[in-house]
Amino acid sequence: MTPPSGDASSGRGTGAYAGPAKRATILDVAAAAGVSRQTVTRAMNAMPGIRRETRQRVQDVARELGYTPSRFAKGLVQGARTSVGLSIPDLTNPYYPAFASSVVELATQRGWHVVMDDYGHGGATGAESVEHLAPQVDALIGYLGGATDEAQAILGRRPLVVLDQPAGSASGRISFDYGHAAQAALGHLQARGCRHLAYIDRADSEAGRATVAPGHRGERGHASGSAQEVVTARGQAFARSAAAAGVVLAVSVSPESAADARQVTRRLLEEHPRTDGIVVFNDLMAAGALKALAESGRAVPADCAVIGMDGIPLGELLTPELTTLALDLREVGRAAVELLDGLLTGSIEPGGPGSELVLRHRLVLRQSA
Amino acid sequence: MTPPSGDASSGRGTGAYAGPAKRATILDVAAAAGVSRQTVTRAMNAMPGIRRETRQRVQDVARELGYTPSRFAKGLVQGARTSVGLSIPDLTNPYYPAFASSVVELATQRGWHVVMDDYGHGGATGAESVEHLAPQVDALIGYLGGATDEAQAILGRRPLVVLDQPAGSASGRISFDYGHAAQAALGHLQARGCRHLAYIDRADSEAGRATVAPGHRGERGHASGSAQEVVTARGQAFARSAAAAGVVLAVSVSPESAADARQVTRRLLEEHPRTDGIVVFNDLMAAGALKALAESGRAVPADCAVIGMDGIPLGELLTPELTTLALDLREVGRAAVELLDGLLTGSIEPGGPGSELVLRHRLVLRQSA
DNA sequence: TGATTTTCCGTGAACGTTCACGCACCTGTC
DNA sequence: GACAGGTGCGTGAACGTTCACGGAAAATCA
Repeated sequence: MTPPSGDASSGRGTGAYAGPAKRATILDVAAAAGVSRQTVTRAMNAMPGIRRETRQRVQDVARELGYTPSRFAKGLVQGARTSVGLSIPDLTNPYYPAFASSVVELATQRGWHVVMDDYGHGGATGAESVEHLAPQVDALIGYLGGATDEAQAILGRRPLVVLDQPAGSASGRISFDYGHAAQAALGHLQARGCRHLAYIDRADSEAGRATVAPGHRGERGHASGSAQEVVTARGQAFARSAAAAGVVLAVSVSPESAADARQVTRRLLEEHPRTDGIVVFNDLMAAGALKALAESGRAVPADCAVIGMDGIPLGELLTPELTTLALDLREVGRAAVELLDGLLTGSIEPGGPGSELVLRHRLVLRQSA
Repeated sequence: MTPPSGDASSGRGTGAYAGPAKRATILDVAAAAGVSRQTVTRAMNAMPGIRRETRQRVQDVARELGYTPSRFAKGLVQGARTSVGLSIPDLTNPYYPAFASSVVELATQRGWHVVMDDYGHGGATGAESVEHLAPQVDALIGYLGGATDEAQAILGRRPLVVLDQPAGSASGRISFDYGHAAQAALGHLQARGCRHLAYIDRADSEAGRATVAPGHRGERGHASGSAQEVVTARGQAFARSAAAAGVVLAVSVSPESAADARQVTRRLLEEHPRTDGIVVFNDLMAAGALKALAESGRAVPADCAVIGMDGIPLGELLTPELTTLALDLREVGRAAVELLDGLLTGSIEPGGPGSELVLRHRLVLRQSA
């Protein structure tokens, strides 16, 4: 009968937080209410077999003591509510929030909890993120940037769904058909009459690095950035697709930000002044490219057409509005959650049929091309 | 000595997820390795007092059996690692990701876990979000849209930090000095020579509704939207500030999206063709306003200046680049986490001094005003 | 050799909750 | 007045892990 924290009169009536005093347990409540554990359980969980007034009294005492059932004890005895980790490199990049939002929504619908990590800002890697999340979750969805195998090793038998990664040991995988995307974009530009094409790739980051087979560097064009080769899966697809179509493609490389892409585009236009069609790694970088084009006095799309990639909402707000290879990001989230659901329920075999999904970009024509 | 799942030879070598079979416990591992519980614990947690080869053998067996320590049992005996809930109405709105990213980063630095909920898309309310998160977390940070008291009641004594909400029973609160923001924006427009000002408010949502004292509807100007009154705290501040400065302010109301704001701005310009300075509820809506101004053939800022609010990265990518009342969203996240930290450690008293923080917007001059 | 430390490992207890029972009491029914 | 069937509540056991011990064997030292 010893309330664990200060006396009740010190509170401010409503249940304001009373500091990190020792937590009240179900036994404290039981003692204070003059009942047993089980009755407290019945009162707190809306179970039958308890008199109305007893329930009320117990609830009052519980509130008074600031009692909150231990999620650990509860989980231990009841079996886990599934909680999934969501590992994302940078929420600040507008690509990810739409995806994350979709995952959270659909996970919540299934009664799951989502433990989120945004690992890019602290300079951490995907593997470190998984390491941080692993002890807390039953499964994981993530853009891990090349750490697939390490991540699956950390998770052991727990399902892992990776996005935009080459094949690996992950239980499930969602990837994108960049060949299709490249053909659609380059084809559209050619049909428009563009003859001097360029592609601006994202600079080396962990993501996609594993896709570059050693010794095979892609058919690269002219690197105007810092003379780096094409490193991303997207870049490779564009290089291949251009080569197959007999098109010359100037390739530049930029870190992932609009400001960087702006600079790189500026240099690209100096070195290749006749460029009349540009595809950019993603919409954010495309926004930077548009800026550079405007600065150089070029009209878009009249002098130079621009196609972005991913289809984030930002594109519609730019001037001119951005033509883009759009991905329905909510759909990507849905695919990831449903795949994970299948893996959790056992209806999909890890690494087996149905555990790999390939999604396609859709060319959305707006003003810029 | 009975492995809980299928025989080991059925696995594919590397630890691929083997389906939702009954989980292996520490005892299974101990039996299979021929040691005791405690030795398994020592092996798994890098504790001293175990022979190198024993550790290795136990770890191998653990991997073989797909053993993952129960976070519930662990949490129960070790005392909780704190996990905080993060409740956000809409990750799709570019305002929130930057904030969320900052919260996740700083929480992770402290060894906390972040359980995220994005409650807007399912049509849920802030209170429902808290209800969903509550059993899983030790504290909560959130943009709850008016459900402050209900949320604190659900959480009991656990700390709650609410953002952009009027005073309530929350343990901690972070709010914004909209009076200051309004003066800065209107002052700047006046100094620029703008004489016919307008403010585009966000339409009624739960957020901020509680700030409208019954009977006091703010000195509203001309509502060109659907004749609604000013409902947000921001709107009230602008109305008050305009009245104090003797400025006429046309007020329109729009749902929160760039497309909606575009339509509303179009109507505003029809009804008030001489408008030469507009402040918009947030940057996203301001992007829509810019679109409408361009459509109407007006030059920005020459014919009409525009000021947005919040300072999301989008603003820099628009044409013209958006002048805005910027908030450092990472700073907001930092404030929230530090406040929560203080509440958790007890160095800040809930509702006491230091539990309420007021942040100010800073006028960032770019091209649009 | 015997005493002392060190290394390695095992056993009881505890964390806080729910589940499966079982017991006591009340309300009818024949 | 005994029996059946509820209603309301309490007690042992179990969930899976770590902590605090304690003990045996091995290593070290006098």
